Amino acid sequence: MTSRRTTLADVATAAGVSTSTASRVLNGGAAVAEASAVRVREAAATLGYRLNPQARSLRTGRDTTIGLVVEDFNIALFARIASAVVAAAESRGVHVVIATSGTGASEQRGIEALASRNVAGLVVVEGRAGTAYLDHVGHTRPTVLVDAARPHPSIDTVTVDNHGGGRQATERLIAHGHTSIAFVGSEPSAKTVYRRYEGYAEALTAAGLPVRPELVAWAGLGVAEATESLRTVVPGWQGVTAAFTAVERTTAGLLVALAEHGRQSVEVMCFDDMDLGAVTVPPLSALAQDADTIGRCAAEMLFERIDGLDLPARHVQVPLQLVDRSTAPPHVGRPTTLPEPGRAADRLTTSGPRHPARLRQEEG
Amino acid sequence: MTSRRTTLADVATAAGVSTSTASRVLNGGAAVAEASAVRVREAAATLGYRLNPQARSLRTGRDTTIGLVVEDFNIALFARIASAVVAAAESRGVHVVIATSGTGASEQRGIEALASRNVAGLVVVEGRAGTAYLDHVGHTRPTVLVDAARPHPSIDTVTVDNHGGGRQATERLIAHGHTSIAFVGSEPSAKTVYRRYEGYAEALTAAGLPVRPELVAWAGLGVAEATESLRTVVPGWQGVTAAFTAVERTTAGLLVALAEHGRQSVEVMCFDDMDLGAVTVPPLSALAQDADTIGRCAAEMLFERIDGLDLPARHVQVPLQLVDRSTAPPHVGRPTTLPEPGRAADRLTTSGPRHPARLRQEEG
DNA sequence: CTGAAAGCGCTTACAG
DNA sequence: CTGAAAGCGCTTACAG
Repeated sequence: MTSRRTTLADVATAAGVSTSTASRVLNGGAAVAEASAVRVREAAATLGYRLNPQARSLRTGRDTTIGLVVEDFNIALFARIASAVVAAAESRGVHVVIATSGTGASEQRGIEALASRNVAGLVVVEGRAGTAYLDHVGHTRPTVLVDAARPHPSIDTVTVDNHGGGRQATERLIAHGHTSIAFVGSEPSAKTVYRRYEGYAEALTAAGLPVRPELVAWAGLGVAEATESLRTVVPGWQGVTAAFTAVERTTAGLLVALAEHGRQSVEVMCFDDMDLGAVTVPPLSALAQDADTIGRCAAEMLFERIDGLDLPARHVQVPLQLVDRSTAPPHVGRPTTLPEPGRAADRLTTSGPRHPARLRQEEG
Repeated sequence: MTSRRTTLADVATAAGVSTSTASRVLNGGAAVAEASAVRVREAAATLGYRLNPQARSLRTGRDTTIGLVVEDFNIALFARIASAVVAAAESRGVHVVIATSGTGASEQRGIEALASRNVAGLVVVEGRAGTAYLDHVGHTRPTVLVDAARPHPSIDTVTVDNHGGGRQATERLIAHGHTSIAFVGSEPSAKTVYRRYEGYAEALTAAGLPVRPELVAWAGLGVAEATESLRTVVPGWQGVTAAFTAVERTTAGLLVALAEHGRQSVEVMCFDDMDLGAVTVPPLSALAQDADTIGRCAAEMLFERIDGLDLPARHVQVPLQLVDRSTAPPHVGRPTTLPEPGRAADRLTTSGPRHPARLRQEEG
């Protein structure tokens, strides 16, 4: 539509030097006479020159763009993580190309979509693909795996303690005097969710309580689907006084089902905090994932790899925050790392112990 | 790390033809002997060839990648729109590069970040930048503006009827017998929100009710900030029996403030639906934006432009859905285009009249 | 129907 | 300190 963009050759001509020299000036590094340098910079400014990253990438074989593979943006946590990754990339002047795999689908397709461009690295949120496949990708270019169920032997990961979180949530409910506690998840094949389930079961067992299969509901991935499923399950939960929802998207459905059966006195604790959790019936206590930190960590670790860091796989575990909105316990103060819960949390929040982010080195 | 990727030259060599011929086969179009074509395709398959989009882009001056500029992914509506845009792009084999501008910031920075690569087109979600600037961008390359406050004279837009929505929400509250209705927004400078405010005011006036400034709260952009602000405002709302929150992120804060002052009987209607809205106190009625349709429309309109459609600016208005969760009105059935509200909506939802998407042609 | 050649915008040894 | 030249992987007139 408008005229051709200005190119390095234009700048060089305007400055009266060769493109080689212009390139050296603009990229820094090699020694250039100050007089030439000044003329080049002036010309670049006047002409509004911006280098063409694709051309550079083609020539050098390196690309500064990174790829971000996300299962589904509609999952609030993933959107928040993506947001943090993009922000971190931008502050480094790096572009982010996105691919999605679709809820519950393997990220393999998304990764392949990005593999055709030579992105500098990959952040992969959600690890459903087979280990063999990830091995391949992880060795092809710098990669960081986020929300993996467990550390990958040879790829950097940013995780959360799903098992410990499940256990902590359940222990809290037990501490509140509950002995009949239901579990709600999406699908047992979702590995992070299954680890939360294991934590739930472990807490029960440790307290001498039975793990009763009829109190464990796998409600599916969709919001509508979960609601439907929980409607039929809740009536069977006769002695139940508390529930742990291990997946954010099932929580609304559980509350609807509870309301329909007049069971609003059930105490509910869920994985992932929601702004509205303070004003639902029942109120929602939560183990909050710090999406900001997760995303920022992932981006930073990736950049270190891109910059050439040559170390065995590193694994960072971002701490969870317990937000207790049950009416029983006293107020203990607002945790500072809580993802913006609104001041409502001031009165309603109890924070669990804080674990500093743990960085383990493994022998790759 | 591993060996060089296979290139078109590799394929050509393996097939015993020139790169010209290989290129013709793989791109279709030009006539090629069937025998050669077969050999090329086989070679490509065997070697796992994938073309390098950057190289093609450099050569042709065209790029299939599109840019997506979003104010902030943490805003649920924007994340859902982005999701739909990405999905539409993927189904066309097109990559999406993302830039964010940060909450409340102009998208100008984000656009500039993408301008250095020659993306085929741009979807810009949120229109804070000056018209002059957008004019420039919109004439440089195909662009679609989403969530603009009003149709842009010369750029394709996908909007929602903010004014009508504000009016409709308020009218519904008036129909329920309310005469003292508060308004909650973020900032008057947020143009879409201001249009909702105008609709609110218009509905009041049309009903012979006064627009009372002390019932209009501009609570700011952040969740925490809004809560804090509403805490101080709500006590002054003595006769108020209903409220319209024009911004999703202010809603949690309003409910917290209402709860703290024992005002849970206030009827609340908000812009943008939330899954938990069915189980809050008070329950949340909503004007739901159909993020899926918005995103898909934007992507499709952009592709039409990229494919060379040469028409004056087009403007699509995606209809809003009224979700009435107040206890008063009878059940009328679930609107089919509602963005997955969960089956909870079955019992709690009343849908307003449906307007088919309107496509207006303007003389750009 | 096919290939040799030029060129997209850049970087980088290589000579000077 | 500087420029001419080659080349990254592709496409596309141009000849044949």
